[in-house]
Amino acid sequence: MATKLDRTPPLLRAFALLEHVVHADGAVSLLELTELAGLPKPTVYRMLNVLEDAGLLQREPEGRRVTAGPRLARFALDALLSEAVRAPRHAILKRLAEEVGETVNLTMLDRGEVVYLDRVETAWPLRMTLVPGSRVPLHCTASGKLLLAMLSAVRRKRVIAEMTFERFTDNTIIDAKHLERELAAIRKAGMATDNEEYLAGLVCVAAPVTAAGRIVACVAVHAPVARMPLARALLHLPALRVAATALGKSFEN
Amino acid sequence: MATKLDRTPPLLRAFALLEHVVHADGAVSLLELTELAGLPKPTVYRMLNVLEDAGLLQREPEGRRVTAGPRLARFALDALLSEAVRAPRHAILKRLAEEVGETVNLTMLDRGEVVYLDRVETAWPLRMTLVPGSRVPLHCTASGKLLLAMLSAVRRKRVIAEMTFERFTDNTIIDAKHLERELAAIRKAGMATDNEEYLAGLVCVAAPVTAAGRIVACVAVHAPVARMPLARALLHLPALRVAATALGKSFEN
DNA sequence: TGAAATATTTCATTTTTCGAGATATCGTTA
DNA sequence: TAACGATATCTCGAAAAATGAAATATTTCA
Repeated sequence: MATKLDRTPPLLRAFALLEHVVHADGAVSLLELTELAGLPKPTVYRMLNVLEDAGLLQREPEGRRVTAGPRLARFALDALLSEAVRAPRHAILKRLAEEVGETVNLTMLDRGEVVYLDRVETAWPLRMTLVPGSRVPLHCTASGKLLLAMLSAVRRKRVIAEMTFERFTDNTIIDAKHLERELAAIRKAGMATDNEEYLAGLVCVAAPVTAAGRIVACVAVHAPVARMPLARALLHLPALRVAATALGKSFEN
Repeated sequence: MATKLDRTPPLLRAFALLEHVVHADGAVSLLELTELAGLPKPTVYRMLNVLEDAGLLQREPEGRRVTAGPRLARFALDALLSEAVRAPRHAILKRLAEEVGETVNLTMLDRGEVVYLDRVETAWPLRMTLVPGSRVPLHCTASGKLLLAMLSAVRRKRVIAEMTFERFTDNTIIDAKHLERELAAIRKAGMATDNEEYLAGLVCVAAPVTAAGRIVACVAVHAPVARMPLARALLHLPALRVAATALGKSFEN
């Protein structure tokens, strides 16, 4: 968890510092934070003062180390409560993961990339190892191709025009023409696969999530090809579709 | 709580935006945020993108509105579990534990499970399988059933629809119909019990913690049935309620 | 008392933000 | 399908803020 803040956008540096403080569970000294953050002492020093003035951090009685402040506590409570709204969605994924016995995830299209909304891993049920905000390319993932296929022709053209077809494996689709053909097939099938196109040895099957008549997201299962060859993965399609329907409902209202 | 960010140090603006997002009920649009924050549109726009790239915020699939993201959820839990944030509540719990002479704990709902924020044991040193942060199911615990009972009908239905009723003991409730009946009774009573439904030989009584008019958490006492039969456990309800009130206030401040 | 560790201040430089206005896009209605 | 209003996104020069090396002050502890 030694996230250096060097490369963090300045806007987020203050927040990242807070993350370090709460993650440390207990009081932290300026020097420790300096090290954790990988920033020069005066920089951290100034930030701490600002955060303290704002009530986000508190100094320990002895004055040296800092801990979470009242405003931070309040914020955390609000955040957790607001997150609870999403519990049903997560539960749907969890049940799907149990049923198919493999990792499942929920994705959407955002600014020309696939972004992970949520994910449930079966191997490690209680910990979400989803790298926060992780994004994957469109052209080499089941979700990406499916989301792309379901766009209107106009938008699809626009997105494809902006794409760079980076090659990840031997199976990666690396030109627009080939991709268009694939997308047509996907539209016809109403689902998409990733046959080791992004990571060698990993296959994936994705089904569309519809809300209010539009494809808004995508639910997918993936696994090592050794454990789940594509043919077997396809058998999970019915379960995926059931979950997709439930998820779609959860997005309406 | 409509803090204008005009006068906020730039370092904290991003954080203040996050505060607005989690404090709002549900997803927020760019325009709403612009208004809440009192900042020009392009400014908020840029900040949202940075926050989203960082995984702190997420776009809602249907539109362009924004809610808390996975990294923020994780941060919130870390914060609530951090020493300094727990302290004020911990004192209240400790007093309660001394009064009733049994183990007490404070829980919240997170991702469709009960998560322990804190616990105080009187009889035995902290030899716990249930440290703060650990999770237990909803359908077989006093806290879980209480938190579930207090959800809005819509959300409750959704959560229940996706639940898997794992059986832990002979008394575990294992079907939705039965659970619904129990939840109705719980709502009427304003409290819930666990009559050896999770661990054989262990009973529990839970009362709701209300802050700013909503149920935010749950305080409970539990003990071996041999030492404290359910009838006796119920006698602790008044003490639980007093503690619950104090806890609620401590969340508001 | 002195030395080591830690905290704070200074200040010229660099980076980042700022925000008005222009433009693009979306969803809807004629 | 066309056109409209609402909303989102981009552009760019000016202004503000953060930066961090080095110097200085304070605390801690032997």
